[in-house]
Amino acid sequence: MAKEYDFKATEKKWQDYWYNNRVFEVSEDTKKPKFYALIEFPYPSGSGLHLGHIKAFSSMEIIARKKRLEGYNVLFPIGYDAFGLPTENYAMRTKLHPRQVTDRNIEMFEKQLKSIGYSFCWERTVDTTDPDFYKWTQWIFLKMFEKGLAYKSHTNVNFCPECKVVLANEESQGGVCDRCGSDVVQREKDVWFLKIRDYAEKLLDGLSEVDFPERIKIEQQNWIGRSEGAEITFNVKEKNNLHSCQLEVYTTRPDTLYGVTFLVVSPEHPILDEFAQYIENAEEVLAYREQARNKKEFDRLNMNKEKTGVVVKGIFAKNPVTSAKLPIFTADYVMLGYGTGAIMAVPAHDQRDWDFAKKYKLKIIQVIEGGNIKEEAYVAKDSGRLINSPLINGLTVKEAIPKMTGYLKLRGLGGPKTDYKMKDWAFNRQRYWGEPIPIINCPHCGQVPVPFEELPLKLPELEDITPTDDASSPLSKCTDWVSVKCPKCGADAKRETDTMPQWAGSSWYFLRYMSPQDANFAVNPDAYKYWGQVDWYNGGMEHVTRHLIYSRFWNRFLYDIGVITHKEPYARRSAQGLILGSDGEKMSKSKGNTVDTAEVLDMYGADVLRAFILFLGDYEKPAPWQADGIKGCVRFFNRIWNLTDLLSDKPCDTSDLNLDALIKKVDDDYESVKFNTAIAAVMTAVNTIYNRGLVTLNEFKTILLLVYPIAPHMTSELYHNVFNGYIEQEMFPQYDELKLISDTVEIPVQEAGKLRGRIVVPVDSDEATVIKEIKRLGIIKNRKITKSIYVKNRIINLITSVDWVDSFKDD
RNA sequence: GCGACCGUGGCGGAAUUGGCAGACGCGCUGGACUUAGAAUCCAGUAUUGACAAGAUGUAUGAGUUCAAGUCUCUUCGGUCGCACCA
Repeated sequence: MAKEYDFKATEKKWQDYWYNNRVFEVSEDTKKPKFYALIEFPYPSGSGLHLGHIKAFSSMEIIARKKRLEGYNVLFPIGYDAFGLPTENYAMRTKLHPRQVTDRNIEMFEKQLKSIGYSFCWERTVDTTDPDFYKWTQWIFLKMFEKGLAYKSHTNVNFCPECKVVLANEESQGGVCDRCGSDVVQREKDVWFLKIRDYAEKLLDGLSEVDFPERIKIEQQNWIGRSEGAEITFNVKEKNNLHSCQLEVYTTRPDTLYGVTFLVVSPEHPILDEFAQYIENAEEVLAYREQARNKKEFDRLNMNKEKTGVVVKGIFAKNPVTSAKLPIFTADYVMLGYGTGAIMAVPAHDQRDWDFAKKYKLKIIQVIEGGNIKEEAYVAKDSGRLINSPLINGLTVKEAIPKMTGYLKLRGLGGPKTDYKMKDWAFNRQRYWGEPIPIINCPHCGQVPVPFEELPLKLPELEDITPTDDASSPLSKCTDWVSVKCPKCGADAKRETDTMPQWAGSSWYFLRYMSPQDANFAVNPDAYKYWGQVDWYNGGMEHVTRHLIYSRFWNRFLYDIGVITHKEPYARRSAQGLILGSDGEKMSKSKGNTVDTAEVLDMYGADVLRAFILFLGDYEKPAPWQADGIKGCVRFFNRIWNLTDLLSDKPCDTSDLNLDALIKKVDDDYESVKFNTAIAAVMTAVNTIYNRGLVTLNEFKTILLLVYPIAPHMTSELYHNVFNGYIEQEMFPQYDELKLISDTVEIPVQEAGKLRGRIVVPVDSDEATVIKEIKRLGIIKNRKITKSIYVKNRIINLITSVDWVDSFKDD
């Protein structure tokens, strides 16, 4: 009987061995193929590693360990996305410096990650809050500024009164703050933006050359939200012709231009200011604007709500094709941020316009055949026919759209226009713990970049880092730091006091891993030439519309300015599903359904924890935690541990276990993120061996190597005990294609689709042989086979009829 | 409202992509070894049936097919994303 497996001692022993001997540290080695496996680096929060981290990291851990056994030079780095609000808030509460908090948390994370046995390249660890790192974050920002992609603009922004920061669109979905859940309010502010919209088309195109799950591509496409339409120019006049100007509207349905009966502009629309002195009910209009501004975004977006609006008296618009006079409304169902902030309303064919027209008793003109516009708007399909539209009568919608757009363009009344839902990226926070934006505001020269040589522009030491109520950055309190001479003209100037948002560092960290210490380049060109693109990136679905888009954007920008040579940062991306509480709900402290990682680790060890998390179910789908189920993995590993008792050099019959098929199954499953079925396959093999009672040395070694990526501690120990070497110096098992097929095959016999029995025949047997065997075994009695469908080596299905002669013969 | 995904035993989940439904694991039942068992091993475990032949069975109802968990349509239920996007 083998000695008890002491997981605590064994795991400690191998972790010490790996980390002290730099087993996973790598350098560029052109003699070996490279493989870059990446996980989303963690935010080093005070609560430490949770099960989700372990699930997220374990997939790439398995791939990294496997690829090394396959002869790849594997870059599998780790780092910390350490700027951010939780650290800052905690620091304020405890009167510690965020630096101290961050360092302490990073230290804790490193210890915890090492206790799981991850094979990270520890010497390449990056920390986004390290000035040597954020020097290059600032450098990239300045490059964007240089190219006109970073600009400051005075606008209405989403503001969280609780966190006291401006939020990006991505962070205020549903009108609530992404982080604290408070209602977001609108505020006017000077805000830095990155022109991600300029990259909308490139970000869409890039999706076709990467291997991402379809759902991720779709989410990104929806987020970018490309729509093809037209911009149409309407003339707007004061009723006595005292003032006029042009108003652009955006529409995807220029074919319905004859059906326009009014225009609607968003309450913030500048045309209301343009005509301010002529608007007869200016007070009412301004009051409405004020009301819309103060409305919580959530209410404004709640579309069950009845539509409201105000007619703008004293001005009207002219339909460019009919010259009809159109009233102008302002209503909050039109958003300033999308299109032109103004629409042409076609109540006959748009439900929102229809609702509005009904409420305010406006004209409804049908221009496409069909539906019943007295009851509801008729949203026509491509094949609908135009009516009441002299220029395009009789055409289908599909034909009418380009014709109308072309007509408008010819007359200078508009033309085709592509629009995107994605807005420019609000790129600043009014908080301390972030990268300072390296810009100097000079009274003479305007915005002047901090010279490259002066980077990193370090965060100044600051006694009080609390944000101010007027929503300006705590850095503004640090007057020594703020006051500076303009690098251009030498005049007294002031530093930008806003910091970058948390997403900045993570937008390019994967490049820094390639040459983390390089003092001259964000990414060293030689290192980049070798490591290049990330081969496989695993992360969460929650980052698909933020981090994943932002980092693709930065990567593409760096490509455009010649810093790097791959358009896309990640060749392949996978996404783990959440681990839910045992009640099937999302884990949360308030629900009390969380699992203490340290406790599980202490009770069962790292190998079991890693294996069980992957065994829970489909890796890419959410799965509830099953506290009892972990025993299955404990037993499985104990059985592997005790296989040494069954080791034998005597020849034994191994025909019950097709080792080549097992290798192929596990290999394929690892590569396609199906860890649960890979583990199940090895479990089956181990069960088979136990039933047999003996295991060959070759089988034993193969099983160790197959399980090694998941359970490296135990398999290292077993390998060392039995083979006297280091398992990581072995090769991953290879399978022989020829041995995947045995000489005989079992074929199910169906009668009209119902299973009647099974026969064993030589591989590739023809139909006659199979039927002969079926008759020999008497599987089909008393019936005559009238038809048979035979799929070679798979199945045979017989259609039969009762045949008395046959039945007598059989008797 | 739009988009994507999903619904399989007591539970988590498998199913070579149209070809033996329920792999593997938990739990449960019985047995073995034990003073003992939360250890370990063996056997059984979808439902129904004389625990025999068989019949039924993948949310629902229809359809395609020699053959449907898998494809098409219907209804119901759930998860996620976007959302007055013009």
